[in-house]
Amino acid sequence: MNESIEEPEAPAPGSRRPGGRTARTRAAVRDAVLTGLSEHGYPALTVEYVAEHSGVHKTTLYRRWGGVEGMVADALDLAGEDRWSPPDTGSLGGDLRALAREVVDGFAEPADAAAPTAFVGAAFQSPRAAEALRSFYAERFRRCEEVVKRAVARGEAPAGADAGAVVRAVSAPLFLRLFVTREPLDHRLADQAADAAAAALAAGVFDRSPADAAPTTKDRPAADTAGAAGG
Amino acid sequence: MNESIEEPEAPAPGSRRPGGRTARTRAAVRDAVLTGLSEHGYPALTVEYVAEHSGVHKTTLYRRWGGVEGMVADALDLAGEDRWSPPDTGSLGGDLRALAREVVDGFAEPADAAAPTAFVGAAFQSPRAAEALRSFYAERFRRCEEVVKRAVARGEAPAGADAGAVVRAVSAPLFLRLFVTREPLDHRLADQAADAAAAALAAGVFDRSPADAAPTTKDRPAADTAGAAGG
DNA sequence: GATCAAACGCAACGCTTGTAGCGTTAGCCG
DNA sequence: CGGCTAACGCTACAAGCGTTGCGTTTGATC
Repeated sequence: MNESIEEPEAPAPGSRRPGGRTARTRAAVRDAVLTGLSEHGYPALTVEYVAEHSGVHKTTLYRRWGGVEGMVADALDLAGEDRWSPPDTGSLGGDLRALAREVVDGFAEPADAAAPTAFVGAAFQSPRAAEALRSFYAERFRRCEEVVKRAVARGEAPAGADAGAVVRAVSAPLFLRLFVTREPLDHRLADQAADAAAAALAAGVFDRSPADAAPTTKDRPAADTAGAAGG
Repeated sequence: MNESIEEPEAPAPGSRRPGGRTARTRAAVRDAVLTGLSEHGYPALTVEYVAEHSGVHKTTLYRRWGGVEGMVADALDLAGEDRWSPPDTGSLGGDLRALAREVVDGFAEPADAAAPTAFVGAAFQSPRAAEALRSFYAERFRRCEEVVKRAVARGEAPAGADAGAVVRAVSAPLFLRLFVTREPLDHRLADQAADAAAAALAAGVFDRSPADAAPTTKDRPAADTAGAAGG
């Protein structure tokens, strides 16, 4: 029947018709998805809702995106193509705190939190959305590593520090409360998360010096000699 | 036939008939839900699947649980009624590491990870499941605080430490990778998370001394004097 | 600007999901 | 042991979801 072998489902930016109606359709769908998520939440985001609010026919939505999860994943791909860059306050502590507060502020208003929350939730239902989310955060954390690299250049952090582990440590307690334990957030928790990561970094917990490939996962010489017993 | 009553269990919420068929029905549904989650995953867990595999009629499932999310939430409630208690290795560092490794091991096999992952995912779709998840982790972390309290009693940790923040800091990076960034886990990351929390605790980041109610969320005297600049 | 193929719109259909009415079963109690 | 009623099973149905076939529009190419 259809010999469209090249791409399984998602024409996306590599389509044979880069400009014109196809691009307009994609943008209209993306806007409708984000609007729907913000106003009604993910469970209420149905294909027919997007069809009605985007002016794109239901059939087209199923053909190009396969369903709601695909449209959410596509919107997530577009969201990752922004020009965001981490803050630069001049000090590691300030940068990490600003980073953490940016997360908290981004989820403060329910309307703002709906779309990002939906992205995370969609990943539980669709492998396509899961892959988009993984890719999004990999890029996002990669940009954040700049903060740690600057600190290393200033001598604020040890040279062998795992920058990715540091920035993940900062946001992890916030995401835990947002998506798992569902506890409220505030700036105090943001600062606490940033300070905790900074303290662990200073204590050498994030050093990947002895064995980068981590051959012995069972027991390390324990970096907590500088941590637990330090106080 | 099968009156394998393992334990009296809790009566169905709001039920006026604590024992008998109602309890059996609930147990059968719970088993079918867990089996379905482990074998086919959450997206494939439909009401009719549970009806077929539990022997309970579809109408009853909708009446008592309202849908899939309700059944998952109910299974989560039952899962929280176990007798789990945190490990006791004799030292704070050992306890936190054991705690972290327990999380990693619990999600190592896909079949074991399916149900807990589904619990988290269901919370994105149903307020009922979200509340059940919140309650589950509140109780779980409450038990974990014992680890920190023992450490305080031994003099390993400052007396004013926020035990809840510590145990959340331990598991947060692991849950981040499991549910958000979807990166692989290993024991090295578990130890790293435990050591980071221990280091931050030793540095005084988790002290809730000056103002417990956190009146000034904008700027604190900064506990990072011992953290970021401490090295 | 004529041609061709990709992408889209349209209407209709089958399937699954969720609900309602009603009869039946089973736990509880006198 | 016999009545009472909550809880469950059954059938049927309405609504929404996802798919299909075909005609139309649009953008690229010569």
